[in-house]
Amino acid sequence: MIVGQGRSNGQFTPCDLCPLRQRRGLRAFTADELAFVKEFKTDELRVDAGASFLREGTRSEYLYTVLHGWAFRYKMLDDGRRQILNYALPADMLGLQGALMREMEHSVEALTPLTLCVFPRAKLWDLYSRFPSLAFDITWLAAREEQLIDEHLLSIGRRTSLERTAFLLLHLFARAEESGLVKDNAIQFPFTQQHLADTLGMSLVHTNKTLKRLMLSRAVRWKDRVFEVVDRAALAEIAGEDVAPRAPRPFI
Amino acid sequence: MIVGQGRSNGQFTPCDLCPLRQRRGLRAFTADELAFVKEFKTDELRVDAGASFLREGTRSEYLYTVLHGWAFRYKMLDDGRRQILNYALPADMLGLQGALMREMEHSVEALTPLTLCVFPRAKLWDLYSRFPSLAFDITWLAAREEQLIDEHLLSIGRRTSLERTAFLLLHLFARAEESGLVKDNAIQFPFTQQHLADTLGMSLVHTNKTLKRLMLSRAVRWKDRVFEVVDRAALAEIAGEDVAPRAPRPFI
DNA sequence: GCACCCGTATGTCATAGTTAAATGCCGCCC
DNA sequence: GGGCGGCATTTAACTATGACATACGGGTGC
Repeated sequence: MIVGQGRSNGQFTPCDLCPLRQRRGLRAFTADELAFVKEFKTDELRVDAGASFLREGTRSEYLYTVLHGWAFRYKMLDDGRRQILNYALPADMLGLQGALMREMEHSVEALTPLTLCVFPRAKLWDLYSRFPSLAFDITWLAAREEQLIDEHLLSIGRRTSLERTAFLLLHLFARAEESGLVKDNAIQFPFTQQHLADTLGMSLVHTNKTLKRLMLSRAVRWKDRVFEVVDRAALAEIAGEDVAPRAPRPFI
Repeated sequence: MIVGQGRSNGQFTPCDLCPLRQRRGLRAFTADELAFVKEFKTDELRVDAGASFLREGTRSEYLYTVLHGWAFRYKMLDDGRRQILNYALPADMLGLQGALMREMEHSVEALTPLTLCVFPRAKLWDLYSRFPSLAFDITWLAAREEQLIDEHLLSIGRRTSLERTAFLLLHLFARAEESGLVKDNAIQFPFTQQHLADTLGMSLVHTNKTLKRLMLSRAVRWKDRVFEVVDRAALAEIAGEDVAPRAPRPFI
């Protein structure tokens, strides 16, 4: 395996025993589709937290689905300025751009220890030829990612720092909830304030101050690394809108 | 036709006589693909400048390709704050998110008088089943749009206002060049400073001042509504990077 | 136990960016 | 041709945010 600093983890989750299968909200496969996806997946990769396993400017031979853990997509400027584009949670797909195009135009880093299902781009044509439903799902996933980035761009471009901070936390909370990572309205988020800053397009210091203001609102509590949504309506009010429940979605 | 304020324009460009076909850089169709696309296109729509023919929150029954003119995708906040997400030029696809999902999550407005090829979402499954190459192209177009938005988010999040203004103008200029809209390094862009401001995530006034600073750099000239790139290398220097030539791309 | 490192927090000052208001230009109508 | 209205562009005053410097707390390794 030649993918960044990741390595095969010697454990392989068969697709029919995939824990993601049990999740409500994810489209079920037909038997034929499942059989194909089992064949499509050639490996399982474990990546250390902090490792960038997809690099801007490189060619990606694989498509990935997150099985466990969190990752984030990011772009750098020459002088080290970084913009985090989006986070990937279990069931999210990574590397599609690189699989379709000449080279990756963003990088992907593991935020936590990460387990990825590995799909070779060389088999993508097979998938498109034999399973239009899966091809449709891949397009759907790309369109969804675009929607998330559109929303994010609206935040960075037009919301105040407090609004956008509230919105991002609400959004990530909702997605973690969907992934079954939330208990009693609380979660230990794996990202630092610097990650938040780089996602919000703000400086670290200003992010810290904005978080403090948010905490003073009593909508959230963030103590001992545990983030708790105390009053979701109040948080949504600050954000300017709530995050709508997502319709059932595909994954591969 | 029930699409916003647009209307059928009584003129119909057959796909085999499509002017976009003559453009270098766009993938050619096989005879079979062309025959299918002729059938896929059911109408041609002309939209007045300023009309929003796709609205956030509505369901979109169609997919569109821009034949003539410029449009832009945008999202609004409740209080009227607007973020322009991206511009669409000839050969660009619009409405894919709405065609795939329950409803549109952004709106699309014609910047100039616009001519659109109309493709019904109801036939999308047919396309995916019979023409995996076209299905692949649609996914490619979605991924490309995502790339453009990623780049844009990097700009808004991390570049200074001067850098991001330079970058956006360079980017739009390069795309207009690809569309054959540029002559002698000059073009009459159809957008106002307010459009630029809403794209850059800046206020109108700050945009104006930033443009003035850019004009002082002598990299560009903008007089009598004609935008001219005088020194492309200097403009790219201010932007922080040049816009790479695009690989051949599909369109439908 | 101590030192170091990383993440979080705070105060001060500077400046990039916004708001409010003014000016310029163009098109339309009388 | 002149006046008016609307839109685009510009200027001056004010504020949200960035940058710098520093402090504090907790965890890890020696």
